[in-house]
This record gives sequence, C-alpha cells and structure tokens, in this order.
Amino acid sequence: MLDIQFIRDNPDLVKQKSKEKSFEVNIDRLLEVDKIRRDLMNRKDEALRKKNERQSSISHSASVSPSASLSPSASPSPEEIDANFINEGRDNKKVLADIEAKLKPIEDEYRKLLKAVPNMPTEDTPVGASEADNKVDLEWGEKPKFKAPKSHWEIAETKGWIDKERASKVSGSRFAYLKGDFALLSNSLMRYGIDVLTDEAKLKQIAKKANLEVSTKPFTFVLPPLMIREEMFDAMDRLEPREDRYHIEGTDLWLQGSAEHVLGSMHFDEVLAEADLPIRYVGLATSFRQEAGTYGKDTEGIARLHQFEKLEMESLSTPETSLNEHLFMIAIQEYLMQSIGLPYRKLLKCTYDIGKPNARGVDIEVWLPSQEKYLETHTADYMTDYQSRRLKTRFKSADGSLQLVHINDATAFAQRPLIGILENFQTEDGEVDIPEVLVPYMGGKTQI
RNA sequence: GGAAGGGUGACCGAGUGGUUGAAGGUAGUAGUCUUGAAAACUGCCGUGCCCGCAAGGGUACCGUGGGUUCGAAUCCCACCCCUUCCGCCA
Repeated sequence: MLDIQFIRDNPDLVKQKSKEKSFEVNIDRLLEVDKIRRDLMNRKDEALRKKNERQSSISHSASVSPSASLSPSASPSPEEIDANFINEGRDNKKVLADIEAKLKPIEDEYRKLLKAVPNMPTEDTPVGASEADNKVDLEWGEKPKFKAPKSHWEIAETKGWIDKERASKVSGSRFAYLKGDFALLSNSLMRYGIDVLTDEAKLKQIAKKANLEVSTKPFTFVLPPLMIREEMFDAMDRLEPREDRYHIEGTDLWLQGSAEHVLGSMHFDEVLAEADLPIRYVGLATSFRQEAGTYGKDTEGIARLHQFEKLEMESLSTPETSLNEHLFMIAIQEYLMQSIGLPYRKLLKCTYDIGKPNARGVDIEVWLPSQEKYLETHTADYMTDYQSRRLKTRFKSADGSLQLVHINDATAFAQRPLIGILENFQTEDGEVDIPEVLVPYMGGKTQI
C-alpha cells in the first residue's frame, strides 16, 4: 500500500505512474473520499471531546465527594448524578452514532481505493505497454551449438525422468512426476543454492565482484509453512488475482505461491531492532499456482506446472540499504547462473511488467537451444515499503524513530533452470553432462 | 476431535466499571559516579489518525467485531488466535 500523504502531495505523479503500470486507479475519488473521511473524523473527535470533558468532570467530582473520600474507589450512584447530565450524555451518544454510521462506508471505500494504487516505479524502470518493452540489460555466456538440439521434454521422455501422463491421471493437467536422476538433480540444485546463500565468504566474494557496499550477512535457511492465512496473503498484496491461487475449502487458508509470501509476512506487526537488519532468509518451498488464463501455453515439459519447488531469497532492511539489497540479490542470481554455466540474459522489466507492489523488477532468462529463445528462470523484486506498510513491519532506528522496513525478494532457483541444464548440457548421444559445481551434490556423477 | 487456560506497550508482567495511555520490571536512551568499563543512582522513553510551518494540540487504541452504560482494558455476546493436557497421526 502506498502512503496516503504521498498521494495527497503528488496526485498527478501517482496518476501518471499508475497509468504507466497499466493500473486503473481513481485518484480524484480517493482524494475526495480522503477529505470526507478527515472531515468526519474531526467531527467525531469533537463529539468525543465533549464526552471526555463530561466524564472527567463527573469522575473528578466523585473522587472529591465526601462519600468517596471514605472509600476512594466508590462510584457515584445513579441518584447522585443529575438527570440533565445523563440526558446530555444520551444526546451526544446519538450524535456520535450518526457520525460513525456515515464514516463506516467512507472508510471502506477509502481503503479499497487506496489499496488499488500500485507502487511507484523507479526512475530507471523503462516505461512500457507489454513484455516486449522490457529492456535487455546484459547477455551472458556462450550459446552452445548443436546439430539437432532436443527439447528438455524430449530428453526427459527418453530418460523416463518426467511422467506427466500418470500425473494427469492422478492429479490432472499441469502436474508431473519427476523421477530418478532428474529428481535428484532438482534436489542438488536447491542444495547448491542453499550452500551459496548461507556461506558468508562466498557472499563477500559476490558483493566484491559486483562492487556493492552491502552487508555480507548470510541468509538463514528456512522451511516455511506452505499455507497462509488470507489476511497475511492480502497484506503481502499477493492474494489477487485469487483465480491463480488455491484456497483450502472450509478454512481461512490458501496455498502459498512462492516462499516470498510466507517469508515476507513472517514479521507481521513487529518492531525490529535496526541492529538486526538486514534480516535475510532463503526459503525452500513447494509453490502452488493455478496458472489461470494460461491454457495452451507451455504445455510441454515442466515449464509451467501447478506445483514446483522453489528456493527464494527474502530480505528485510532499512530504506537506505534496500536498493543495494535488491542489487545484491541480482548479483547472487547471476553468480548462481554463471557458476553453473548457463547462458542467460538479464532484463530490466518495464512498468507494465514489474507488478503492482514493485518499484523495480529484474528478470533472468535462460537460453533454450531447442527453441532458440529465452525462458524466465529468476525474478528480483524491489518493493520499498509497499508491503511493509500493510504488514506493519517496522524497525526502531538508532535515533529512536519508527520506520517501515523495506522488503525485497528474489528467486534463487526454481525448477526451470533444470530445463536450461538439460538443454544446454545435452550431448550428441542423448546424455546430459552435470555442471561441475553440481557434481558433488550428484554423488560424484558427471553425466546422467 | 475432547477438556482447560489465556491474548495488555520492543519484551516480561500488574490491573475486574469512574482523571488508566495504562503499575512494576527488562531492554533502549541521556546523564551522575569512574582512568575506562561494569555496577549503582537519576531523567527520558507506546503507536495510529486528525489539526498545525513549527512548538504543540486533539483523538483513538489493552486479540477482532458488536452490545450494555452518563462512563468499559475491566461487564455481556459472537468470532479469531495462542498455550497446555488427553485422543489420533507423520
């Protein structure tokens, strides 16, 4: 959620940036409702002030009355209170009830309109109207040349690594059984990512290479709950669109769609100490998505499933350090891809594509030789205080003031890099070489 | 699923209708003392919203939402959450 004061001060800017992100917002109505709301609040405060004055007068007189002095805690009996006084109180109560009745729908509308306003994109976010306007920031690695490159599902099918036919029998479309060495490779990839993220020496090395002034505090590995309460999901601004989420019938719970959802909300309604920041987590979680509106898209292989393993970075930091946290997490992503040896490109996402809570977004896409195109494997989200405002996650700064933390997240590994490995590391005779850094995790196997 | 207990400020924890935004403690912070540190002692120290250039003022908030009352942290109702024990189970 955006700061209302910022919207009051910069209505035209907010309108423009929201439009650039392709979000329908009604800033004029929001400010109008805001004004009505404040006016009603003032009137309510006025009525309450009257009530308080009356109460303190009766409380005071009760405490100094002779009977009260005998027993200080004694209350005045109704007979001791003047009838006019009681009637006045009743009148004031009616006035209050009247104002509150008017305030309720205004508050609801205000909140709904305010929640609808997206985060403001950073200056360097390209303005765009579709994914096509994302800016290629960097291409890394050499694209391998094959006579007849096989797709990942062709390789996996031959090897018996992916069984979607039986999965559809058991669970429906967009599910898969991952089997044998391929399933082990998935685990190896995650384990490798965890080892990098929890190794301070390695993080130091990455920060230095990226030339970033940033803490090298290691990430804490977390296995989070996979279900999330609706209130938390909404506060993260990740509940919508609900059609893409799975709701657990008869409960208040939803299946999380990324460890980001359950890691970012961990410190809901907490005040953290500045000395503890940044707080960094790396969470491994099976993530669930309905993939509504993607019928017929990426139906082959494991590019788009209802359920997949994902290792996710999450960082809570001060506003001053959050941009570097974001850049650091991107540097980590690149290190992970480079150390495996996967050719990729880095995209600076445009205003259309970054998403509602984002101020900035970067994607990494792996090269797929079989299709001669790139496939998104990583995202890094720069969120500023947009999520923490509703999560009420704050920190007490050294000067004693309370501030909202900045929350950022980024993919470490999902299962899509496996697609990249199969395709880029395939051999002419149908085998798959294991990237060197993953060999120890595969029990020493160099090829599968 | 059965039974009981409980949700109060960064944390612990008093408080069962009338100046209670809320005792006490811890932590934090400023100082005294000290060569320095610790200890001890003293002062300060909740958050949201509204008004104000500011100083400051107003108001709300003791899990959430209703209700009773001139007046609610305190009484009533509903809901949510947590803990413990029993049962079941990985």
